Amino acid sequence: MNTRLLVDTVTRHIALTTEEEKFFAGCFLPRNVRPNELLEKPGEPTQFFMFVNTGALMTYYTDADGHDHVMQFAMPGWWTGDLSSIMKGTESLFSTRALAESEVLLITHSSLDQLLEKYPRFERFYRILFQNSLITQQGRILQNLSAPAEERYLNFTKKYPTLEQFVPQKYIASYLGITPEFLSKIRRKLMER
Amino acid sequence: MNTRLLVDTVTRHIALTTEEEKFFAGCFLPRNVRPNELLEKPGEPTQFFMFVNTGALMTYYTDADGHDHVMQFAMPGWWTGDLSSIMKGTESLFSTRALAESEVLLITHSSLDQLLEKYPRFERFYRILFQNSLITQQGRILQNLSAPAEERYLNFTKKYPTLEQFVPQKYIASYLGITPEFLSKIRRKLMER
DNA sequence: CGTCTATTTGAATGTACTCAAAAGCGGTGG
DNA sequence: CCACCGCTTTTGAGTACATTCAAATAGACG
Repeated sequence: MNTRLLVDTVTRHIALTTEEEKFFAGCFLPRNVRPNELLEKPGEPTQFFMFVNTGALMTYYTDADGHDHVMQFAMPGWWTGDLSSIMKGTESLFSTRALAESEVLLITHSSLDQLLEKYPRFERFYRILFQNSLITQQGRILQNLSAPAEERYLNFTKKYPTLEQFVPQKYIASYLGITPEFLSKIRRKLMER
Repeated sequence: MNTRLLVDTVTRHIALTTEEEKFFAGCFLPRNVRPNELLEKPGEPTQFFMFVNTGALMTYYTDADGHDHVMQFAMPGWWTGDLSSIMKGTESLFSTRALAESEVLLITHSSLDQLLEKYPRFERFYRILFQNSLITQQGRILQNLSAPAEERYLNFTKKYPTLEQFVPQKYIASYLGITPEFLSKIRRKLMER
């Protein structure tokens, strides 16, 4: 599988020697998945940190009542996975599902450890990656606290215009923290204007 | 000001030489604040990443209607600040306020840059710090999506038992995404059992 | 074309909010 | 030391935003 996008997202932040680049790319397992296929299930032992090369994924939590709650979507160039279980080796809380035919690159906890051990320069890359995710998530928390559903939906479509093509409405509703029925009503109201 | 706690939180994750330790501690500006004093205001140019040595802080967003929304509390050993504005040099969106008499250690964006430049080993520390924050925030988002207010409140008191002593209820309500009136009603209902 | 799932629609319900007023609490000054 | 002031918390009534449930419609896929 092509690792160009992967390497590019890294070299946007840190310079790499050919050797580092090779070793890095070698840490990943390529995997192709079909729409709806699961890359990760709750309770499974083997966890990966996942990089999307093509396609689209979503990572979600299934609660005691069987309702899904979308934590994250992932488009090409984005990372996803249950960070907590990857890093602590605990069982995954989340599922990760392909929303479309996708090419994904997987790295295990131990591969990541070895990479950071051998080439500590990657610490910087992951520091920046996590830092940016943190900023994004802060924005999401802020919206959940301060904005009503309609406004959250409008911001979502503005921030991620490409996602609506891949993602069924019910998952967008879930990401926004509302029911699919209510999202449908919000959309109708917006259309009528 | 004593930098023992600061250095300890770092050496829990990475080993430091005496020289690194000294340089690191030297990057920080000590500051004492009284209850209610603001360490950071929205729109201000100079941004710090803040480490709490003693006392307690909170970082919050004030929306267009003048309502505050608490992003984060910070107890001794914790970090806070508007990461986005610190790292990108943009104006702060948040305010940070002392909840009690506090000793705080401040590092500017440029100091942090210099530190990471000179001793890249600190990249690892901040990678782990941000990684853990990310995990914590994922948990918070999950709760906002899946749990009703009463459950969120119970989880909050279980997770941060010490915070209730420092933090007025209205700020806990704000952190949970509900009004102070409604939190009061939840508490009464819980007492009656 | 038929089946399965997603979306829409409407009615009834519930969770949480707004507004207003009373009660509690803490600090400060006389 | 107590009285007063300001702010937080409580309480209640009315309201709004969002949910649940059920049924109809629309879309996607084999």
